[in-house]
Amino acid sequence: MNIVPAPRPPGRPRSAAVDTAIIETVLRLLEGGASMGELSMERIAREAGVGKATVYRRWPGKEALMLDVMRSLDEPGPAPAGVSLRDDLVTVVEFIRRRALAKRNSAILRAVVGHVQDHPDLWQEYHDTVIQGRRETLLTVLRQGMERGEIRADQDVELIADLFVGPMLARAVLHEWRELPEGLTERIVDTVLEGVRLPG
Amino acid sequence: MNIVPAPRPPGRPRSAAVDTAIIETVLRLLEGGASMGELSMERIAREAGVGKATVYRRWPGKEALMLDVMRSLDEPGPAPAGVSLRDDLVTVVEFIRRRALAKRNSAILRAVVGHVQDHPDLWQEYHDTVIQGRRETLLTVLRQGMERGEIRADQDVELIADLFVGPMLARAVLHEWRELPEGLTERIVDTVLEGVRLPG
DNA sequence: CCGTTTCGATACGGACCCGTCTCGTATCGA
DNA sequence: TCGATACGAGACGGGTCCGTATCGAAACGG
Repeated sequence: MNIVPAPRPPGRPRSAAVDTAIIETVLRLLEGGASMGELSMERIAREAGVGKATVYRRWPGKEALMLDVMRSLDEPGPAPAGVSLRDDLVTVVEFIRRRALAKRNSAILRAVVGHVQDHPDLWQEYHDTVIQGRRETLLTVLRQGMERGEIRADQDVELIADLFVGPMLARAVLHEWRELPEGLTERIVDTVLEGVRLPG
Repeated sequence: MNIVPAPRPPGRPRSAAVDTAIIETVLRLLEGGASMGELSMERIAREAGVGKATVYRRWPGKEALMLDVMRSLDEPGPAPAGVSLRDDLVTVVEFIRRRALAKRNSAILRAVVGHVQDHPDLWQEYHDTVIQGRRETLLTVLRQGMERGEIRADQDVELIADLFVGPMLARAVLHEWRELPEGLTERIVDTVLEGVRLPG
């Protein structure tokens, strides 16, 4: 099996604190309203109180650094209890609301969305790291509901998923100044479940 | 009343063709995947085949130029027939779908969304020019439906509006690679109207 | 024809950034 | 103690961009 015992290389080891300091600085700058294009490696190093070479020693360029910034956002998603469909949906959508409320996350979402075109793999990483897992959870919840006959199965599950997350995302991305008040999640979930039409 | 007969100023008049050529160039570049931060006045002038001074003679800076680019997108919104609530909703949402399909519009939406933080008035202009009118139309349709007792009035009309536009926007902005197929509008409208829950 | 302004082109100084490299110092294993 | 590497700081050449200024040519009114 050629097990390599991970021989510590000679010399002074790299400081893990520096890694996190750099990534944290990028997050702070994005949070403060900077767009990705405005972040220069030079400025990142300066604001992190770090030599430029120290940054380039770790990442070959801005794109690679940003990928690690994305990865640092990974966070365990919610685990729906699986008891009530309605409660599971609330759990998932409420998670989105809380994430969007964190300035950090929505700032980065906007930063990434604004650069989808130029850096496709950046979006891919964000998608895989931040979005995909949650969406899978939601799809699972919906499929369970379909199998139990609690929700209609005559529509694409992806479409139904968008019905639940779309409103919250639209508010977060498009009307970011608008509030995402407590209780919004429940209102969205219940209204989508019950429908808007009156049985008149 | 001191009516000034708009005396033509002396000298060579400005070419209107140059105005549109510059704005069109910006749109073309955005459409081609450039983000706002990557558009330099220098590059815009170069690609438009125009002297830099010619650009600065018209706009004091990039922000002002972008504002006029936004304004050039103004387009009469749909006029719902007012006969059927369902058809009116389809009209409004379908208009969003068609706009999002036009690469030009969604590229600019992303470009603007990505720079909300740094240029708030840019977003304001986009909001007023492109979004506001359509949303008013939608809110009017919904209020009509409420008065007629066709849809529930126990929820905020703004929330209900987001239920209809959110899914389409989420697809356009977040999953821009995903298709917005013909018929998607009707499926969204009908499903939101009827609800997702089965009357089991 | 003449004064005025716009046109494309381009030069200018100043600013920032890129990625590499070199300092002197610090921190590790041997 | 010694070799190796990382550290902050910053110099370096080469690039782009900013906003202004200056060309000669062109397009207008008088």
